[in-house]
Amino acid sequence: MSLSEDLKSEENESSSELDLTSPISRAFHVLDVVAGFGGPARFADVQKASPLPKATLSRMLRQLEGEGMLIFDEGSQRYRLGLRLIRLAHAAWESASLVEVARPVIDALAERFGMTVHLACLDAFQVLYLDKRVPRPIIRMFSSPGRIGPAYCTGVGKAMLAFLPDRDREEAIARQSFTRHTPHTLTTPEALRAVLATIRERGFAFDDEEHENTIICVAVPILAPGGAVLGALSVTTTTHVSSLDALAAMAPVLKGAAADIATAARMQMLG
Amino acid sequence: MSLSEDLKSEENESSSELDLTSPISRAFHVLDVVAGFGGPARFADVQKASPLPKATLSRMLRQLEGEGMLIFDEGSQRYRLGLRLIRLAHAAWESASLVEVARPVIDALAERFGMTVHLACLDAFQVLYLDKRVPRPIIRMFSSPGRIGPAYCTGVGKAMLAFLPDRDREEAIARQSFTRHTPHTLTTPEALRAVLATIRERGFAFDDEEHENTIICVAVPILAPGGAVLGALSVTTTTHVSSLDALAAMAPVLKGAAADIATAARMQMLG
DNA sequence: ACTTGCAGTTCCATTCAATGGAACTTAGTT
DNA sequence: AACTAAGTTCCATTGAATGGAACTGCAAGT
Repeated sequence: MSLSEDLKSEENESSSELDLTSPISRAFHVLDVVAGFGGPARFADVQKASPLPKATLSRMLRQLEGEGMLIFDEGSQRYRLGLRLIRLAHAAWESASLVEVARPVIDALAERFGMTVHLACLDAFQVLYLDKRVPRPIIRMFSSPGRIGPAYCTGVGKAMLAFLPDRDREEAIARQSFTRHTPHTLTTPEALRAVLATIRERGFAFDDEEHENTIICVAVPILAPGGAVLGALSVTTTTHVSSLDALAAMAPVLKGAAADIATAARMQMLG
Repeated sequence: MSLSEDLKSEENESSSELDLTSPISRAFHVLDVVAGFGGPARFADVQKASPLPKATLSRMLRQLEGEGMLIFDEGSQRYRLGLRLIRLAHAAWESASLVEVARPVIDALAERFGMTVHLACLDAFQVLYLDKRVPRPIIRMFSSPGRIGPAYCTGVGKAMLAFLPDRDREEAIARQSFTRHTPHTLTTPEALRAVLATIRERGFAFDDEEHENTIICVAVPILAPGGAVLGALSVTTTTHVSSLDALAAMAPVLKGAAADIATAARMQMLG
């Protein structure tokens, strides 16, 4: 814990009067404020931390929400950073010049010494950590987060589609590309609709080599108490080491895990 | 490889005529284009992928660079996503509601089944992966990347400061907060300057419990052939399991690793 | 050496998006 | 019911952003 959690940003913002003339500066400033707040921020929180007038902030926040850079949670009346930012994030991190080339070196060091390895660079006279390797497997990571994938031919995608409200589900189906990736890929809306019905009954989804040969997975949706689709969870393996039957046997555990996450998410909303 | 690398975004952009009226929409659009390009993009690359007129793009790109959202590499005359985005990224990911609460559940599942576990949500009718756990330790991660830390009391920070050009170094020193974190923290510019001189001679830096008690590390700068500071690399441990002497013994290996990274980075620039 | 073409920047008059003070709505409080 | 706080909408004003065109710099072709 201490080894990995000791990196909180502590030093003050370089503060010196930001410009905030152009709308673009203002937009990023607002994002910084929301990000800096740590958790979901109310309008007033943002206002307190920003010199911008109320009217301007109000419009800016809603515009940023429209852009997908912020998410406004109706329930808690709070803004948090949006998914579009995570996508950009991923791309930024991937293209951070050192990250890519340093990866194998960092792996080797971590293994050789059995200790935590950091890669950093300087940004505005502070240390910006770019990568980290710890010897034990613990850990969240960022190789997938930020990536996007097709919904119609992945386990998590189908698990979520299946439990969408009818209206949304049809719109989502209409937006799928139905590109064939493997012989098993579902390539028509009808086929997908049928599979989704099965998933809805069964409560979990498979990916039976639909996206990539030999890759199979079982996935469950994470559903809010009201039934809203929060996300999905999957366990992936290959046909070489396991089978759909074996994966199906895991489904109950996965469902329990999804329920746990939904509960925890609910707690977080209230807390 | 196939299990972790199968997530390239393949489906086309939802394409449908973006608005691009407000400057803010345009700004994010440009970021998306640069991000979508994969690697560093030249002006012409961006122009080809965007309906915006040359003049507008030119200004926009430079403004985004000024904001720190893009980095313009003089050498290759290319734009890539900036470090500010990585900072925001980190905050966005941390605050993605599911990530936090799902973490322990994902850990447990990965361990229990010994298989890859994914957490995803739906974004614009596609799957957006939020987290992933693989049973084996491999892996890049994103718990530190994006975090910022003080330069004057971390190994990587001091390693980089030490090798900055005099002018930059003095400015950087002037910008440090010199907040005391532990009894060992350097709290004056003079003390730091002295230590940096030692580091410059010796070629590597220690963090001798200066940021957090019992945490020690050894760090080396990553220097470009011309001497420019590209970044830094560190190995961290605790006083309970190791010592500065033991860390010092690793310095030559670290230096070699840093040199490898610098070389690889150089290759990448040319290629 | 001269020319042509391409890549990118600067100019500047025009315009429309952004602005912000104030009025207004909504929700919560005494 | 009156009051306070939180947030949104209004609208006349303004200046930031715009983009066509002219300009610069560079590299390849003749």
